[in-house]
Amino acid sequence: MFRGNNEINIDAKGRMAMPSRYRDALSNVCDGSLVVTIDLQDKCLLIYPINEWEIIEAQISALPSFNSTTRKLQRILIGHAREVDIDSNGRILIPSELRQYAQLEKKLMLIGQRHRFELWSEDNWNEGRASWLAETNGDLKIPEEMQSISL
Amino acid sequence: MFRGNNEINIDAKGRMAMPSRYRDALSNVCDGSLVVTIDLQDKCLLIYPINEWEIIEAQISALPSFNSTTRKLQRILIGHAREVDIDSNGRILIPSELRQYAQLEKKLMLIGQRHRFELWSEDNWNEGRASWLAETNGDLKIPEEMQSISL
DNA sequence: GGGAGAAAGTGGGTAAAAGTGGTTTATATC
DNA sequence: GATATAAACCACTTTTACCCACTTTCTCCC
Repeated sequence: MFRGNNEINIDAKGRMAMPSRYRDALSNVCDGSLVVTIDLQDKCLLIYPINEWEIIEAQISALPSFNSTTRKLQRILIGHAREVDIDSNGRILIPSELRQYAQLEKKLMLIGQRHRFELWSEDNWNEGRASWLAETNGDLKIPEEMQSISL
Repeated sequence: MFRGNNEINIDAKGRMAMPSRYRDALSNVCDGSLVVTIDLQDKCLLIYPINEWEIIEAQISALPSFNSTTRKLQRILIGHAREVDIDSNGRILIPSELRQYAQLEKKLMLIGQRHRFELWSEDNWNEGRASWLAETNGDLKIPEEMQSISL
């Protein structure tokens, strides 16, 4: 589905144009309805087609209510999820709370990650990328699940 | 159903505007009748559509009366529950005892959690969120139920 | 390689909706 | 009966969604 990284500008009102190459797929699969939420580990946002998101949300919300770890997860993921629609110009409005969280100001980077996107401020992205590349040059600890993958 | 975080102001009388994007759903599902109660673990309030609440209330009150834990549960949850209605301006009045309990003064955060909401003072919410995020960055003990979820 | 046309991206204005503050009327409490 | 609290109502301010128009980039064809 979605792949690649895209430099995008956000305007003064917090709108960003979804790259046109994704629009057909998005209007087919979810009629332009997306869900934006925050990432657990990094200061970036996650963007899902609504149908994909609802599967995840259902799984998360089914987790036990009296377990403090699962409640944290519910609060972070569901508690920050906002539905946004692609407008007639192919843009979406990123809610200001989420913009603040991910430190989005002018220049963004939208990263295709198969069934979802990640949205970064360009600065945070470049910083992160540099450090990941540095790490993979050294001795990267490969988890067991990955041992069988052949690139 | 409900998701996302919403910055909300509460006025001098203790009224808060329910974000308009939830109002249609609320008027359909429960005709604007909500139940507010306190949370078991955190200094926040829980808000349910009345129909959802009644299911939960029935479950809780069916628990054995001679078990001290379940009686605590009944006293906390049912014992603090208050019915509130959405007025013609889309606002609800948070009873003052509950306002005090959750330390709600000016700025609130309303968090959608699927079939219910959580209502926090903005300060408490930000504090909590920062610590949860810090934890998820470290080694989070992932409960077994969660292992299979792929975000 | 250059130009025309189309598509994509950008910026802003406006009407309608949402949010806010306050006043009056009703209800309850002491 | 007096005071306090809550509900209903009304009016004003702010924000947002929607629309339109302009600029830039891309693509295709000559």
